[in-house]
Amino acid sequence: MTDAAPTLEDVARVAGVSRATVSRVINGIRNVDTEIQKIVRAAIEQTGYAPNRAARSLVTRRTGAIALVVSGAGSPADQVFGDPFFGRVVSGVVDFLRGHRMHPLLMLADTEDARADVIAHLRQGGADGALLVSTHADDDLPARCVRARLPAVLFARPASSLPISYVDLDHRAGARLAARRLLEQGRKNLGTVSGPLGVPASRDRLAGFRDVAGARVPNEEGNFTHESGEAAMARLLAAHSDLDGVFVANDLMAAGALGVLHRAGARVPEDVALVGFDDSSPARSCRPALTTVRQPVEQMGAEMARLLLARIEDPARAPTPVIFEPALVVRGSA
Amino acid sequence: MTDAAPTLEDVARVAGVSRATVSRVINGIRNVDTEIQKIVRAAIEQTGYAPNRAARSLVTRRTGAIALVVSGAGSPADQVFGDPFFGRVVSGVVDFLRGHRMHPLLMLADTEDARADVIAHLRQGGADGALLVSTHADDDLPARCVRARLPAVLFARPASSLPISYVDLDHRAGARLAARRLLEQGRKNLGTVSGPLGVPASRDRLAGFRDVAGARVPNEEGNFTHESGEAAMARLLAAHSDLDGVFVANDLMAAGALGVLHRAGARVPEDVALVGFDDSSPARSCRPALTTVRQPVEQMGAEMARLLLARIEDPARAPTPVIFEPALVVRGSA
DNA sequence: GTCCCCAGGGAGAGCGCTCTCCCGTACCAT
DNA sequence: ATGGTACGGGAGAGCGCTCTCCCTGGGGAC
Repeated sequence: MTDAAPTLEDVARVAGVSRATVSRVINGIRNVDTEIQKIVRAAIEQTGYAPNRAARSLVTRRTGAIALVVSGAGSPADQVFGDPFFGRVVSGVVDFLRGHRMHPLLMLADTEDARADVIAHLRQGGADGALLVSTHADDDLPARCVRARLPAVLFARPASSLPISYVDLDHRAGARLAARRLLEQGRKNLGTVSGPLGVPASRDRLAGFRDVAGARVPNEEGNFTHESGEAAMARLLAAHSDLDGVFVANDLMAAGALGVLHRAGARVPEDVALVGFDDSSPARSCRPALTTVRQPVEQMGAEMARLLLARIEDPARAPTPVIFEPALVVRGSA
Repeated sequence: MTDAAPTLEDVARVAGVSRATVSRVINGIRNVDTEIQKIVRAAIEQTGYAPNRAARSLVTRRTGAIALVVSGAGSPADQVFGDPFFGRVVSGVVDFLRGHRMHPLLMLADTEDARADVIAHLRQGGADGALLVSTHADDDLPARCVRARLPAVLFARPASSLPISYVDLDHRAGARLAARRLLEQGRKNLGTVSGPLGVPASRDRLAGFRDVAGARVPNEEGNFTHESGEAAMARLLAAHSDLDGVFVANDLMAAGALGVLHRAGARVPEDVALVGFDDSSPARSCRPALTTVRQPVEQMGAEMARLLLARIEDPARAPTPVIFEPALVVRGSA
């Protein structure tokens, strides 16, 4: 037994056929005699043959990998991967891809260098396409993908219109659900903590909440982290001590808000009702558990992967947005 | 402008040199005249050339990707990627790899098919090596990697001895820190919630705790999820109502335990002191925040990547275990 | 019997790169 | 002048696969 890995040639020799025939058997194309198929499979078994992926890619121009890119300026790795929201996206993507024998390549695009690296990687055929999850509105990676004609699908509508597929949630409708819940619970003095207002989703959630709760409802801006939720809630409370209902634009911030309310001596939901957004794991583990607006993130991740694969299959495919519907999940906090 | 991507040949023609010279400029090897370098770079710029990764891989036998595998029987995607612990590992790995122009390929190995796929992928040269994070003790993937001579590094010591590098924590020492903290706080009636006892780390933590707290300290077994922490704490409380100090083997379960104690009317830390393990994000966002044993997971992830790259560089390299030291982080719960 | 067709299989041309040879030239010491 | 020795650069052989083209032979239609 030599050290070099067996090649098609070796298998062909053992089976007494040509390289082409072995290739046909492996890829299951054209009509190959059943008897010969058996012989070839036995030869593959015997030699321990494994097709060389690089060689195959070279001719098929497919790698079987797609880039899963977390994009946006300055998002440190620990913050991104620590976010349960991102975990859910990954989960949906992986679940879908595995059924198609493809795998995601994790890339962080938090600096200009890193973004250039992502584009280069795709142009070099390091992946067949990209799934982009932007953390900031001014991210230019989607536009660069479009310009370079690289197959890509976004999570969330791009800030400026772009011929590219994306999945998104009807954030505005979701926020309206939250507002209605608070009003139904008899809350009169409402407030809200929004996400960063540069992000369309944040603006939509704020707008939706105000659609129902009134345009002058006070808001404090956070950035979707636990800490920013605490800070924003503290500011809100300082300015409006009579608050009895708050909508916080994601669960992580809502968990932070919960702590601030508790320390301020306000009981939830008795004194202040709280509604979050996302229905991510912190919502379930909080005390009280959060009433929240569910976003089917896993499904959205899977759909994103589906759209990308379709686009890779047919490059002429027209860009499609897919919008998901939110749902209210009632738990203890409101 | 044609549709086909420019190749080395094209660049060479434009620059008026040979393919080999362009290759040298790109890879920065051997001495190429500065003037010619400039010309070549200009030609690259002009043609918009991007080297084809598959072609390069075919001859270098390197892909620039490594597999990041979450292994073990039946770990649904959402459970794995939702776990903040795994997010920290990923974060450390990504952070280290990016400095080396490598990227992790995310793979889930929760079924026999998926495990076979991982091995096949590696044997086909789809990745240069593997980082294995096992969720179960009886995972056979490490052994299969060793058998196939595939470069691999584990997170956590393998259940049975294997010639393979791994990173781990001194769990026993960590659990001793927890026990000492509880004793120092004057707690007399201790109990503990362990992880699944099939996992070496869980056994070590239990053993370490009992080293200090006494061999007969009651334990209830969980499986590291929030829910299992609730259930285990409830059992513990039912059997030992006089408990005043509890060590829970990870923060996620500790957060669950906290909720159970709260509902049982026990104040933390006044009535019952609680110490967690990991120092993951839930520890900070709990109310009260958890006193816990810190595991430098990001560093461990980075070290794992470092070991793997070293092994890939030098296949003859001897397997090395790297053990990290835990540290007590004091917060509100004990 | 002749013709045609088609299934089954081989030959061989690439895919785009790296890297080993090899050759020419300039520069040093002898 | 002569040998030695770098260094700069070209030629060309693969890396291992897919896929088109072509050849062969057997069977059906006429």
